[in-house]
Amino acid sequence: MATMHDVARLARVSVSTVSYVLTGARPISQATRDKVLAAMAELHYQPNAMARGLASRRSRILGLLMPMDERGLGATETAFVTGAAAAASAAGYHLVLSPVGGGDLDDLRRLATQRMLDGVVLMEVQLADERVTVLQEAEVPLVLIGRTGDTSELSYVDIDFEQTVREAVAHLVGLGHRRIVYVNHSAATLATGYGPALRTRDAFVSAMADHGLEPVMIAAEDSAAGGRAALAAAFAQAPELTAVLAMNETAIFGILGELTGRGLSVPDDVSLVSMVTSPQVAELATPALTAMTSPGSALGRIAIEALLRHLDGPGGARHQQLLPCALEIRGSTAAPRTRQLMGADK
Amino acid sequence: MATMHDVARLARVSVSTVSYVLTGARPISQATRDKVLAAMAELHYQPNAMARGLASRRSRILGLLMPMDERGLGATETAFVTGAAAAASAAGYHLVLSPVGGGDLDDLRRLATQRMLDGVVLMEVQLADERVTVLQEAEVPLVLIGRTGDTSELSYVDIDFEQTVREAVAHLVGLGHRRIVYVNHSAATLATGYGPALRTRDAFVSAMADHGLEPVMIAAEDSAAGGRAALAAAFAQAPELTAVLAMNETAIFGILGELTGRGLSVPDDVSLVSMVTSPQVAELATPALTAMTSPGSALGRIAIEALLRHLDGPGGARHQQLLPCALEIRGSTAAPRTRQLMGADK
DNA sequence: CCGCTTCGTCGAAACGCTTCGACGCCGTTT
DNA sequence: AAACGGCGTCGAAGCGTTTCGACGAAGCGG
Repeated sequence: MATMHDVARLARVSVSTVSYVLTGARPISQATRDKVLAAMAELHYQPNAMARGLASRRSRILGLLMPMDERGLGATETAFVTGAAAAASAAGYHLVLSPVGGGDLDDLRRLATQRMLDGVVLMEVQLADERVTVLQEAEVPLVLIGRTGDTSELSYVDIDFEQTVREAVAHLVGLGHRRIVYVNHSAATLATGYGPALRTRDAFVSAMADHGLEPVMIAAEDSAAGGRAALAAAFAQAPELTAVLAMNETAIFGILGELTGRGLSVPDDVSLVSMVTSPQVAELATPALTAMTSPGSALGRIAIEALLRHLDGPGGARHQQLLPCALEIRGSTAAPRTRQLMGADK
Repeated sequence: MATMHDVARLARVSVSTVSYVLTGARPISQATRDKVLAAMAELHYQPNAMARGLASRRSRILGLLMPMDERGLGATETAFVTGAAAAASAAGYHLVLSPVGGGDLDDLRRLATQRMLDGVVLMEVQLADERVTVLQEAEVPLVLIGRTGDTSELSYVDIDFEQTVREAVAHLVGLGHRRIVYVNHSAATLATGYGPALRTRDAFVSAMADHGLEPVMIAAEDSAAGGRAALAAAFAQAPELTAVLAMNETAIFGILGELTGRGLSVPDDVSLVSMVTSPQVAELATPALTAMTSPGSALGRIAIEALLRHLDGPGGARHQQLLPCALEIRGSTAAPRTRQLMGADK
């Protein structure tokens, strides 16, 4: 593998000149530049990332830390990743994903502290997230997807759950629904302080209150069976329900199955809205789900751009931004049957 | 950030001694080792990955290259990744995922050629895959998941599609099915030389032939709508079909929906087997799908282990291995109704 | 009791790059 | 005409490790 030395010799210039051609840190005459570029091409020169990183103290690598649980990446997360990768690539950075689970905090510390990553985007942040602490201690530039409980010090990009829930509820209420059940993630997930679950819960309560309606909420395990159980619980608590709003992308298939099993039709008997869902998943269901589509790739791009700004200007300007999900109406919502509308009107 | 120099000074030994304590490349007395370790702990010393990489010419980083299309990672791929990450971590390597799309071959070349990665696992390999060529030219140790057309030179781990299809067909035939339709990926995907699609196709033909049955195959777009269309096509070609074998994890939801829409019951009217599917996805459907479960995490582990063996012994021993999927019977398969069994028996 | 390994340690030279200070040259300014 | 300032280039000093040759101190057989 050719080194800068070889290039310099072939082009009859000094090593530093070659470096300046590459980095543009100092002006180089056109004639010299051409000689150098020709030499590089001839030797198939490729800079050695390690050496460059050691000398310049920056790796030009950004890390995207995602916990990989067995349920996999949905299309939402994938869009996020591709958006981030594109933005990083455009800025001349590489983006690497690191599947750090919750357990290996030491692994994370090692990664962060070895100066291999110029900066980090952290996904799936919990309200109290130890990983944030570890990374802050390592003094790695950091942008969160999601928020911790105390958001004051950190940069983050997140979904505007308030707004998203409000819009979803407004859609259903606008259709005439009065008795709406919200199916959230599991109680265990709520207990761990999973932000989206908590924020949507609160948002649902307040959105319903705005319409003068009473909120009904059910926690569901992240599985089809969990969805079925949740629907059963929902009918027990609110037998006259006409609409379900589901945060739990996995459970929703169970809900749908159980509904059909009970001989109820979607959307005629019960309307269904899925939150923070990708079009691809929404289309899987029959009927296709009306859903709040998450701004996946925009989220990724914005996060990376914020991170890059951190690297350049250390002038600790935090970037905090919320993006709403867009309502996409498909086949799973409609006006409730008159009988039930009457009941709600009483 | 403390350097080895600081540690050496504090422990009153030379820099090289500190290095030997860390790497174990030469024997060090217990007394000295203790002094050094104490000094490291006191200074919170962490070796600088770049410097280490530069000097030793190995980064201790393995790359997992996965094309990220918009459809996301299924639970299968995720299991694969976590298996690989665990194996790498156990060997003291980091595993990074790089979302290199098909397009950015240059990006890939840069990554490979900059000596940032000690070795690479390549996922979703096509029968003729340019990425393989690029990586071979860069002389990066390489293990494939999947196979190219010419497998002679390379190490790979892949699913044993032959065996998997045979087992799936045997299951259906054992239940009494005679008219079985195979729903593959789209014609476009087949045309790009996507190995799994091609191999399962051939395997299906031969497995059916072994039972003296006639194979019927349909290509379906990777979407629910594609699944619906495929089922319609299937009934057109084989009105008396009693079972569907689907390679297309996305389309299968459409198939299921269309079946229900036609008033047909699964599994009583039509049995459904999903190929290379994770339990999580199989459980989403109603009824839960009988499926061939892929050996996700084992695949990942084996791939990494093979790669590590390449790094140590350059004695170019190729590792080539196929793993079958396991049949997991759930609610979507049953014996065909007698009427149809009779028809097939005629 | 002498020469020979073996063990534990040291110093110094890489590794391939960036970056800083210096310097010569040429066109301006006063 | 002398002083000045930019521009383009060079040389050398790092960056924080690993690794190699060397060397003193033990330990050993003869």
